[in-house]
Amino acid sequence: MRWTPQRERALELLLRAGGPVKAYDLVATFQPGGQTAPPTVYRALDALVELGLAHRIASRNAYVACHRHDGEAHAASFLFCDCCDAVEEFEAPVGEVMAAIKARGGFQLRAMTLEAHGRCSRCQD
Amino acid sequence: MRWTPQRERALELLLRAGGPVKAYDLVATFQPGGQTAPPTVYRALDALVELGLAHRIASRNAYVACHRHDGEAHAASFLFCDCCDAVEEFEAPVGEVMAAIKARGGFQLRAMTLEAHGRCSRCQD
DNA sequence: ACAGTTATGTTATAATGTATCGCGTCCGCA
DNA sequence: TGCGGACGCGATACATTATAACATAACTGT
Repeated sequence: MRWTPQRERALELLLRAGGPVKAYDLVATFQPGGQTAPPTVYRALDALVELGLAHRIASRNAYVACHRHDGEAHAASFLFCDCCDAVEEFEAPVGEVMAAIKARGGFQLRAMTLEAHGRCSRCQD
Repeated sequence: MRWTPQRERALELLLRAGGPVKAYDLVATFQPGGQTAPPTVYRALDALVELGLAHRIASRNAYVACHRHDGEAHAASFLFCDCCDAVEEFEAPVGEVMAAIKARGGFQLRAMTLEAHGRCSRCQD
């Protein structure tokens, strides 16, 4: 797995956004002057996810830079407000869950995503 | 929220499948003799999810009937094999996680989905 | 009956994601 | 240093997934 300008560019855009970004937003902004084909962006994003530098937020069709830099496998956990579309990352205590998966045997865990949906404090009217 | 033939039909198909089903598979099989427009199916599925009778598996663009019939809010948890595409539902111990969300305050939890990716026992070669 | 809400049908289109093929580039190795 | 294989990128076309918008129908409470 190599480190390339495309991947650096994708990561740069994710970091600058500071939150979830849709693939086609990246497609639009990837090249300052022109158009980039979707496969280019998707490949870069897939690589970042593979490298552990970003997460895919499946329920939003979006990507976000990973805020942890220790390279350790961890659960990406998010709180979604179904009302105002806010997304907040948080550190979920998934020790029990990991233990349960290990205990059931036969499954080699690679990555875990936790998505909690509800209402943020501002939307509880 | 009413109980309607469309929603019953959708749930019936999900239950019969016994596993994740894609929306457009339902579109194809919804009406035995003819064609159903996508919005009809998506609306029925959205309603089932809203009613807690089904879950959406975001990372697979699929839906699955909820196997719990107590109507209690719970975490839908799945193990995905990235190699052979098998999906297994399991009961994740998310007590700690729920507690952590409650402890941080200001977020009213409605539903939680946990997706674990890795390799199933058959694919560890 | 009436008014308001909820559900459905229909058409078209938007948004998201991939297959494929060809070419270039990098890397290890003899 | 030349070769071979793996990896990465560009480009085109296409497949898949999901929704907007609008009109009509059905249910619900009063």
